[in-house]
Amino acid sequence: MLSFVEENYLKAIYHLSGSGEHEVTTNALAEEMKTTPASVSDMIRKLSKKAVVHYRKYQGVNVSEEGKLIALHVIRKHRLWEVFLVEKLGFNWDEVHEVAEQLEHIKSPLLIQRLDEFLGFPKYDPHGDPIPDEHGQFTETKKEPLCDAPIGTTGVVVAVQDSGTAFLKYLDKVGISIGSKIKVEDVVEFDGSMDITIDQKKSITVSKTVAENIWVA
Amino acid sequence: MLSFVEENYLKAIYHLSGSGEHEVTTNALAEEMKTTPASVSDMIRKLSKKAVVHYRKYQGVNVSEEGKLIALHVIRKHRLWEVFLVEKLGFNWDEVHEVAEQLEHIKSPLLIQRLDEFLGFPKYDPHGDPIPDEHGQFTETKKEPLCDAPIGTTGVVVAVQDSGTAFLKYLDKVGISIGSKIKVEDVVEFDGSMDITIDQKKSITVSKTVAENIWVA
DNA sequence: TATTTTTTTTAGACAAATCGAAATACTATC
DNA sequence: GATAGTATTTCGATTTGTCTAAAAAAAATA
Repeated sequence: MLSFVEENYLKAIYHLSGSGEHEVTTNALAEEMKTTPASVSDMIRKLSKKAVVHYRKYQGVNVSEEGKLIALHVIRKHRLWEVFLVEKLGFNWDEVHEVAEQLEHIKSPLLIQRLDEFLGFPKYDPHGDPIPDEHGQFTETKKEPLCDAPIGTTGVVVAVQDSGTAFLKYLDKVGISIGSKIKVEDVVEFDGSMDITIDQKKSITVSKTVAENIWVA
Repeated sequence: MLSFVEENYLKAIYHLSGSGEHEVTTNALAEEMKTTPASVSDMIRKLSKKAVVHYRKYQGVNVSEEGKLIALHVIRKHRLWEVFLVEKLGFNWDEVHEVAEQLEHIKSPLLIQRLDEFLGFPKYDPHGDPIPDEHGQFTETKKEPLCDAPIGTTGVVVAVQDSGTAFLKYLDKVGISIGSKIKVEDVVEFDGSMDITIDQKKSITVSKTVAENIWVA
């Protein structure tokens, strides 16, 4: 049984490794966890002994098969709770992350099974991210960052990259949410900012940074 | 901000002190928390330094005014989550305690406010225990243990003393739940066991121990 | 290739929560 | 009131997760 803290490390490694695709450096992990490289080094040693990560000194770390499943299970819980908070308790999508960070560590398989059922077996969380099933399986829809969409194309917002409060509040302000139809009217070559039309009504300009954090399909 | 563990100690002291009425001994607390008197002694010192308990060496411990409010707040969260688990997720009343023990430590005032609203501001949990409001206030209904009810009287089950799985499973088996009408038909003087009729239908005999754990009004 | 810089690891220390063993205080009994 | 017995506290020691400072390895640069 992993501790609260160990689960968070595992989740961060899974995330930074691109779902287990490549190794993660100690420094990157330290930054993500807001701690020191020394602490990370210690923790990796522990996780390695528990066989939930693969690790060779100085060579970076990645999740093992077992660790990947644990990480996906925590992510499943996190996203189900987010759906609950938004759909049932009326939370705004920018208010759910911190609370879900706590709720995701509750240990009760029955609870998650019943919650999933109560929510109608949702496939995506409020930010458009897929919810893994109890075996860690999920269907990734084809999607691309808005910044890669050529002029003239129209897409539907399916997810956001950054789930931070600031970014989500901005999206609320300009009227973009999951499901919004976005047409790329123009791209400014100088700074990569884009003129877009939202739901065939409102036209605005978004910075390249914003466009990089919106996924469309 | 109190830790998870400190909150549990405070809750146990509040409970064992009869809602703050009298002092609690170190040994009693150690038994309740399933730990050693040495650990309890250490923890009490810590809680005392944080001014959430009143403590004089060798003289027992009790919650302070501030500690009482914190304990009541944790109890509020515990009981609201129990209502959620039973009413919304279809848990049986004997399955909720352990999960609620975890959920009660989630820190988010907004979450509890919204949960309370979502549940329709319930006044009692699935075991009939009152749910304190955000100021620690609750209305205690007049009630007495079934074992004190004289022959011939009829009462309604309003709560249970023991919330353990074994006892609740027994009540399920014999058909007693919150709201059941119970008529005391006879009391066996030898061992205090009682012959009762449930909801004017089923007649059974319950031991004195069982009768002590059922509250009627 | 040698040297500097950066990254990573190790070593020692700390706070939180726990425990067993030993010391101390209270209480009951004679 | 002395003493035996119980309850309580104190004293290290341990585990988990963290940190700073120092050492070691890898990478970059000259």
